[in-house]
Amino acid sequence: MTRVRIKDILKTTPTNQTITVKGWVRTFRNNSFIALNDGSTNNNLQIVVDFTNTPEEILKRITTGAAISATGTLIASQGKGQTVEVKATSVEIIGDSDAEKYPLQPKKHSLEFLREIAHLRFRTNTFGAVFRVRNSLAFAVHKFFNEKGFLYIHTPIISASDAEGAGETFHVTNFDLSNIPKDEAGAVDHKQDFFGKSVNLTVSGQLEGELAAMAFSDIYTFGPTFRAENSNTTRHLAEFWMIEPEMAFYELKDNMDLAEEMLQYIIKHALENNLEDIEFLSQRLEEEEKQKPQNERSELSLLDKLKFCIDNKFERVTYTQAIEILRESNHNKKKKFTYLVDKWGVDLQSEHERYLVEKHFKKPVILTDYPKEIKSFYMRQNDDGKTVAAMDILFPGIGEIVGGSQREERLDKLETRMSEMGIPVEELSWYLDTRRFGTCPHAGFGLGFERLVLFITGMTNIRDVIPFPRTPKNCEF
RNA sequence: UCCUUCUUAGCUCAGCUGGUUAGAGCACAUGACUGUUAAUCAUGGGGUCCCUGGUUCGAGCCCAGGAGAGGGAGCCA
Repeated sequence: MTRVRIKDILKTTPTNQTITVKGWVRTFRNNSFIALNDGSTNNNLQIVVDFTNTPEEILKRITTGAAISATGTLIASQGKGQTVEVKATSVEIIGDSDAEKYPLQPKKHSLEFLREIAHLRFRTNTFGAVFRVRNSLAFAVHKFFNEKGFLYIHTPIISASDAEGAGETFHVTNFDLSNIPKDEAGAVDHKQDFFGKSVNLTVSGQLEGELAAMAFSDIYTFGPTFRAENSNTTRHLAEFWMIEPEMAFYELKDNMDLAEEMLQYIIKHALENNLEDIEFLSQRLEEEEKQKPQNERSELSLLDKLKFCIDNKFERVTYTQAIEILRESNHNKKKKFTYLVDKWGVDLQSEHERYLVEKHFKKPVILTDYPKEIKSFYMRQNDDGKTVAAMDILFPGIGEIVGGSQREERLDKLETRMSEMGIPVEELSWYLDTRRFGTCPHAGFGLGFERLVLFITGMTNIRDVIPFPRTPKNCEF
């Protein structure tokens, strides 16, 4: 008999039909009641075993974590807490689980502990919900762009350029590391390496994405990205997934509109398709917040926060306006910021972003038109000569979730800016070709997928929204 | 990388002013019970007190160094 998914069974009207289910035991109570989970939903299916007619050896092997197959009739549950249950006629142990050694106990575990057993944490309610939501979000990203007629481009993972200057790169080499070829000057001789030059894991697919956009008009990438930064925070990973759309004939406003529409689309998709899991996560977060002092608790539940995001426009303010708001804030006047906001041109600190998003506007904020000095070379220079057409989207609790800009399409302006910032023009001649041949206004942005998953699941550490997080000094599994 | 907190049973944590045999709850095992919902009750087993060195009659506790983890900052997505 074929296996039926528990998610489907729970929606089925019981008519004494015979079914077979397979999954992993969550708990076994009273020698009678198995809570069975197969990962299709957080809800367990209750299997009722008649222990008087079941061999003792089988009963002993129904332990937390064991894989079992159960066949029986689907009936309306006699107990509270579930509507249907399976009255088992046979239970087969597929894979034993020594209860004494199995690390997951039928009790609450800390996220830190579960992180150490990331290979098993999929089997918990929290991570089950998180990774089902993550899957759904990834699908929603593709669905959104596909519906908009965007082309999905696979930009390279191994790249010769880190020209964006987005961060430290991981080197990729085929050298015998205990015997690295050197040239006459004593430097590493990359000519002898696999690619004949120094290459690295990609830090962004943007530059390659721009090339494709200059032919297909609207494209996006969605792939892994690598940064060798020694960042130890709850929102940085050495390996993370990034969504990077790039659109020809888009200006900054079009770019913002698209980003906002996309974020709202994805959140809506999650609420429509993963409500059960999000409700669970929302409740989980509320429980957790009860531990905190009153003034640190968030005013809205996760569910309300997500609904709020799709029902309200994001606030759009320029960097200059933001500086004014911060400078005039009581927070600044009472010197509550570690870094006081005094003059135009300073980069905004996390505390400033948090203040704008969480205290002042209390909703997602799009900050635009930053001073050119604190932004990348490829961003389009505004007519004021001081700012560039950049936009960052800031989310409550997360900070920067999207970073984007209108790109500088004017060759002379781009080259001047590159030499000012010490970017080697020759190495990027392929990039500059797009400005030489049929250049046009275009724009794009990067969205850190894990930060989006963080926001939508209400988790607080980015290491808990990717199956196997890679962070400094940590590459397990 | 910097600042800061932490590391005691499988997990979450107590452990007094440095004092003799290191505790609790949960988990686990055994038994009882048998329509339970993190079942309940009884009994039991379980410890490299993160590591190395030092101070002391005596260190889980004090000191030094190291490792790992959490939180914050910077860098960013």
